[in-house]
Amino acid sequence: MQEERRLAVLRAIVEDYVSTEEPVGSKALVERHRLGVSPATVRNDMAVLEEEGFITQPHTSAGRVPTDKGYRLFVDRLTTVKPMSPAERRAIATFLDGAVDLDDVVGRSVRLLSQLTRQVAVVQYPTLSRSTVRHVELVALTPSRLLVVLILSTGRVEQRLVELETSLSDDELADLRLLVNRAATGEIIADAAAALKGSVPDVDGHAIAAVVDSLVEAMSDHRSDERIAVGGAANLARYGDSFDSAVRPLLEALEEHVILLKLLGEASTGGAVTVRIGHEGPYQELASTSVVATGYGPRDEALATLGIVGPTRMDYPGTMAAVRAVARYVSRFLDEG
Amino acid sequence: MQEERRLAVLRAIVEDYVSTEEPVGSKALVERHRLGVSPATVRNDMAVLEEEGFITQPHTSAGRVPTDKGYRLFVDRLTTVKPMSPAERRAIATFLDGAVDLDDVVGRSVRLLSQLTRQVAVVQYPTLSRSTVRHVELVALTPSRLLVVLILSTGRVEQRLVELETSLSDDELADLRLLVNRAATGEIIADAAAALKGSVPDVDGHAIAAVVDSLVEAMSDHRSDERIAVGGAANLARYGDSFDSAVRPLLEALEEHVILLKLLGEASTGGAVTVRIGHEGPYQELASTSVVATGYGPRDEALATLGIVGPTRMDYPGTMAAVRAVARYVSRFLDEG
DNA sequence: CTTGGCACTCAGGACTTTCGAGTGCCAGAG
DNA sequence: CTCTGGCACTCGAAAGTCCTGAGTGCCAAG
Repeated sequence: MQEERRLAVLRAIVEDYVSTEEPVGSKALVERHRLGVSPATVRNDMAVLEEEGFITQPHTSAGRVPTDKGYRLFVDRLTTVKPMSPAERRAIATFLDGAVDLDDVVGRSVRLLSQLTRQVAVVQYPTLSRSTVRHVELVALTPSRLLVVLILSTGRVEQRLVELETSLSDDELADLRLLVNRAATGEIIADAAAALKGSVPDVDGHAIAAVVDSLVEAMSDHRSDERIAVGGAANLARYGDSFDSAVRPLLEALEEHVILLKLLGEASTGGAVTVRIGHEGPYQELASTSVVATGYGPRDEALATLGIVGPTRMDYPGTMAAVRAVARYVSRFLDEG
Repeated sequence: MQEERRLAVLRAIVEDYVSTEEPVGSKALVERHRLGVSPATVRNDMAVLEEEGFITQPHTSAGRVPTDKGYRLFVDRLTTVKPMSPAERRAIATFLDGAVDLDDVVGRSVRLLSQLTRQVAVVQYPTLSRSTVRHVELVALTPSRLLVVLILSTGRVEQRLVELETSLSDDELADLRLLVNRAATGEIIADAAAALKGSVPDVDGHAIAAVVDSLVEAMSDHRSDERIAVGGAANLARYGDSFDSAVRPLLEALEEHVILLKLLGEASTGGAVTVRIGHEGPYQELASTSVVATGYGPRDEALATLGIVGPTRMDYPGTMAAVRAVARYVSRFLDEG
């Protein structure tokens, strides 16, 4: 039961520290949270919590600050997800409602998320790998130049230009178009790529091979998988202190989309919101930042990931709620499109 | 002739201030630049320069710092564009050589530019307005859903989804495809839009009107005009001092692409590199930042603009040279594509 | 287990002092 | 008229000093 109070103390410390941005002492704590005990008692609890590594003091004679481990406990056990207010729900809905295409959805999501959380928002474009082929179109720009257009179920359109060694007649082109569509349409792109490769031997001619190659390349091209939208970088300005140590590496990471993808990728399990805190994970430079992310996609398939990056000292319950809410709305939106 | 020396002094002040980041005094000046006169003389010159508003002292008993007006004079009259080193030229060429499509060119340019200048680079995607229509493709996804694909001379591909009230047969579709291509192909998009509208009355049917509308919309849609790539934001971390006053508004501006476009837009005249210094222009928030930009495009048509944004205290000759060089290489690259 | 009391610690703010780079001005030399 | 050396003066930045108060740990008593 003292155990229980100790956790209450930890929760209070996290909450106060997040809102005041200053180390919190025993006296201030009992004043702001009706804990029903005296400062001295709280001090004893604090000593234990410090012993166990959940909090620490910046220096003797200062208040306590949560450690990464403390935040972790807080997130795992002391957090009740606070529901979004009706106003916020409406804001999310109307914000996304006007979206006209996939790019627009992603763009709006990233802005929405950064405004709701006042953090840097990151939204991964829906991944190709799980999406299916809706249609393949071949357009002869000149007799020897072919534009290959790949239209996917997510609404994404990939195009490739193919230079042919031999030219194709309109009839041949129509045949080819029919062939590739028959092989690929409706398939998940991985399967479609395999099916296309399998159908090549049936027909001869370099032209066809070139077209198939470019299609397969477009399907497996990871560049499109890696597309990411970032927004709300201006929120970094609120960091104020600890500038070089925190903001610089973060700015660099934001441009290195590969790193961002890895950060988000850790989170893609299940429908739950994942939180990476501080030093957790391989990037020491980002030791003072946390990532809150979750997967999203139509029919709850996690096609992609979205989330935010911010200082370890952040409002986890609120942020997690916002991330989850946005992911749900975007998923629902993708369901309809 | 003293006039001449005074300008030499101004140049020396600018150069020293840019490299040392500290107010420069008379003594340090004569030591670092063989001016052939004594500190006292330089002091007299400085007094005059200050009188005329080219330099200022942060406080009594400190060295001098160039004003915006001083930088302006420096850029306009005291700068000899220093040519890029062969190594740099090679770096630019190889950096751009691997580009596979338009997006890639823009992405590489923005990275290249930010690395060369160590500033925040901004590259506008080639504008639609001057480009011509290469091909229009109509793809029937279902009998009543049509994908309209617009392929432009710049390599950009715009697509729109059109819901038809009535369904079209394959023959009708082929006719329509022929019709719109005949009207639009090869035209500048503004003309193409007009031509399309003109050809509508000839044919009846809501379907056709819908297709034409979506094409015209795609052509005149400014969203595509406004596309911009930003890179090198991590260089903002070098600002160090004057953080809230300078970096925050800049970060905000970087997300507000509209503002960026206006900033770049001022610069789009002719083939020369344009420089906007500090307070010049309407944005007071960006009073301590400068913009160095120039137009680029195939055959020296300025289809779009690229440049950098940085502190007023920057190496203007070097930056201008880099911007010009990148613009040239990108232009040449677009010529070939 | 909790609480009030108490001595102790120490970062941060306010204040003072010192130091030196840089200035303006003047009188004299070219 | 221009340049130069000399000189007194100014004032911000850095370093040193002092002081305050929030916060602590410990202890003895309830």
